[in-house]
Amino acid sequence: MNPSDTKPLSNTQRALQELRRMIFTGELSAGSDHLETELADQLGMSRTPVREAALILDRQGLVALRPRKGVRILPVSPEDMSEVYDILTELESLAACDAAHRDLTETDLAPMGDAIDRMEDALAHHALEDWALADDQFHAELVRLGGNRRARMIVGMMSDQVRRARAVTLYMRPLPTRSNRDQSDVLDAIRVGDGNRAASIHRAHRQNAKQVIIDLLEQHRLRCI
Amino acid sequence: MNPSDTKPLSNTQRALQELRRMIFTGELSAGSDHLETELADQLGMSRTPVREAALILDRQGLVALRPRKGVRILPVSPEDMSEVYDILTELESLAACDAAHRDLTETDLAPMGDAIDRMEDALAHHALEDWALADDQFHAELVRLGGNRRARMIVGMMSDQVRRARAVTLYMRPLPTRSNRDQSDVLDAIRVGDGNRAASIHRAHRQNAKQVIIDLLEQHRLRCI
DNA sequence: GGAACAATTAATGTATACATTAATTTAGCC
DNA sequence: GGCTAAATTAATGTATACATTAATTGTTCC
Repeated sequence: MNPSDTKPLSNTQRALQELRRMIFTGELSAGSDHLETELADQLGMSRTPVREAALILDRQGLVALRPRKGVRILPVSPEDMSEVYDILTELESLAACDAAHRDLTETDLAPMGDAIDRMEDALAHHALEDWALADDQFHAELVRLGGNRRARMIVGMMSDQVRRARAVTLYMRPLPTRSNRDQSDVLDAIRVGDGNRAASIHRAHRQNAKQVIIDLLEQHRLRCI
Repeated sequence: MNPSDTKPLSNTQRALQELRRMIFTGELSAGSDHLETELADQLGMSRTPVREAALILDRQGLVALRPRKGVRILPVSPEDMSEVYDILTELESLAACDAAHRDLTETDLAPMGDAIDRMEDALAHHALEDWALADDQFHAELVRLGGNRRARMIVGMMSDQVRRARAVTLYMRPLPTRSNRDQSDVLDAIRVGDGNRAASIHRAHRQNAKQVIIDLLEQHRLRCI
């Protein structure tokens, strides 16, 4: 009845959330195997919802269900990250272009502006985790403004993998100041309706980010997490 | 032991295949609702594998699992088709570009050449279903040659929806002769390693195909199937 | 007669039980 | 002693049973 009285979400959804979280935090480390029964115990539910969640994560490419071996938390190699970034580059650039052509109001654009402000704020205070969260918000807003719901879903899936790689590399790389300028420019281009410019700036931005993270992963022989 | 002795695939996989087929053929028509129990009976298995398959199809956007209403076979509106084609355009163009840069051998390229031959053959005989199958082969080959496994999976998902729209419109539109020339040109560009040309021809091809199919769907007020 | 509330129904969401099968270990034979 | 084969184990894949809950129908009261 009261507004905070959120409807209790299903165990399958909880399992999905929890497993994702455990993968991102490294609580379930890359390359490790886990029996469905064990995970069910840890999450305090039966195998059924855990298995349903695992099936979805399998399709998403975060884990592999291997008969008799359990669910394996897949490592993310530099090659994997390359695939993920290439897809993000294409679909987010499309979104940037679409967003520019949609005659969005300032109200529509406000959350993206907010994300950029938060990124600058975080950078000024060297608060990298905050920066990462704001960066996520920016990318989420971009595909939301693009208006292609399927692209948004796909980008969401791919972003999960970026999040894992970023968790490892966040403190290894130079401050992402260039990143902020790029994203500010993308917002400007969207605001004035210049789709080609928005797309091409964003494309260059993602291609640059891809190179940075892949170099880091390769230098350190890292596979997430 | 003998080569035809294919390992019996799981019921979940069978359910996936069957449900997909039933959706494409219209045996399960767009907008219709179906109880998990009924589907399980029809497929001769229990609810569990049917439900697992339905969860996957739900994620893919082919059906919606609605509590107490059953699984709804989602109609595909012109807007949906627009989303799907935009994603295919981006990811397949990326694949065309990547394929051109990979120094593929003629052996690698043979299946794509074969697909083009089969399309021309089918066109000459006005065998539209054969043409559609060969067209599918061409697109499957394209993303295979691109080498991005995630992109291949996503394109596969999106192609399922195109297949539904095509089933409705196949006999309504002019013979796709232009299509064949485009695809031949894409193969040539890949062969000579001209990534930009391969991508831009394919992009134009998909954008054109999108307009054709969307116009047809709108003219006839169609929602698949 | 209509509206509200209660009881019943029916479908999912979840737990559990069972069957199947790959892996491992042990026993027997060479 | 080592290798092969059988038996056991253990984990998934699947079926089924059960609990939960939304919808529907019937009943009662105004």
